[in-house]
Amino acid sequence: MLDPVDVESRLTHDDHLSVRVWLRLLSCTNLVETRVAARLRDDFETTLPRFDFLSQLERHPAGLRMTEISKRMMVTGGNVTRIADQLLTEGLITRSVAPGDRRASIVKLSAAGRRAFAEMARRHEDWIVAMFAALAEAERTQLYALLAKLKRHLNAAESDGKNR
Amino acid sequence: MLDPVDVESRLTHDDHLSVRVWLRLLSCTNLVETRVAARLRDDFETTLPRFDFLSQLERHPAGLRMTEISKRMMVTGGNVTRIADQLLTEGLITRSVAPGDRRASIVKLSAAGRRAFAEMARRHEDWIVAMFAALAEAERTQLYALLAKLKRHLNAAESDGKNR
DNA sequence: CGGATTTAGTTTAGGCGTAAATTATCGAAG
DNA sequence: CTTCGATAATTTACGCCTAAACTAAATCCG
Repeated sequence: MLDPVDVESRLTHDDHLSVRVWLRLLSCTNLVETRVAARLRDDFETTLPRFDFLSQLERHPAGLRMTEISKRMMVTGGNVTRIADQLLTEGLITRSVAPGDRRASIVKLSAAGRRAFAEMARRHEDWIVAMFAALAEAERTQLYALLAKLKRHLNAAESDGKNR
Repeated sequence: MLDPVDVESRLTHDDHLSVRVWLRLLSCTNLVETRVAARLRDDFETTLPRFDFLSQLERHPAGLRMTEISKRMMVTGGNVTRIADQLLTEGLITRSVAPGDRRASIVKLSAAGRRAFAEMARRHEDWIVAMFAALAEAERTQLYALLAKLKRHLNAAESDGKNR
């Protein structure tokens, strides 16, 4: 309880630097994610996936198809169906059949959804800014660039016939 | 399907840099985590939490209590109970009552567990090294340092009476 | 000693994640 | 126009995660 022991303790002294970086990346993400989730729950009685879903719609006032949402949220389709059902019940979104394709539906933010999201987004930004305040602007920029490089590589490896 | 659209698309052009960094951090972590999970499943028919559990034990040949494992894995106690049950059934770990405290149990790697883990760890390291190959050694070091700073701050904020 | 509190671990209910099977529709090719 | 493969979405089964309620043992303290 006293020492901050965590997943990084998986390390052995001679582990490769890449493994160390990875575990630290994982720790940081978990820490931030857990805190954001707790606040969304306490302050808004919602969850991260629901917040994420709404924020995707906010970005696209013309609406999105389920498939587009699942790609943007980086989750499989089943989740999107379930979350959409909840948000629909809560009246935060609307759903309509896509013109010209009866298989697809177009999901949009409702007026209530837009209002609810605006408030959450404001608070969310404050939380994130506070959590990243440890880093100076230049450091955040640096981190942003390093992660961009990593991400580009990861996405490239994905496309490349999934080299083993 | 063509453009790599993902959670970062949650962004609005004028979002704060911190939010951008956070979403990119999340993307990267998810990408790596998903790939590692897929390989653990395909090659070893296991999962990330089980792998993590074993690796904690590897680090501590004298054994760990359930509570210690849950702290190190950064998950709540209930999970540890369940995963320990599985690993016990699979014969990869052993459990004994803690000397001097009949509430606690000491979990250790079995010989089979040690063998199984060694093989997985070897492969795991290869995967991670390949995934982080986009970054030069100096860049990995830089990333490691930036994340250290962030992590320190996050853990400090946690201890500090959880400021809202 | 004996009751109150704390701690170790388990259990339960419920959310989110996946993969795989299923249904409905689309679009193309015979 | 009909059949066949691809695509949109849903459903199912199952794993991990949390929070909260619970049991049992340890510890604190009057």
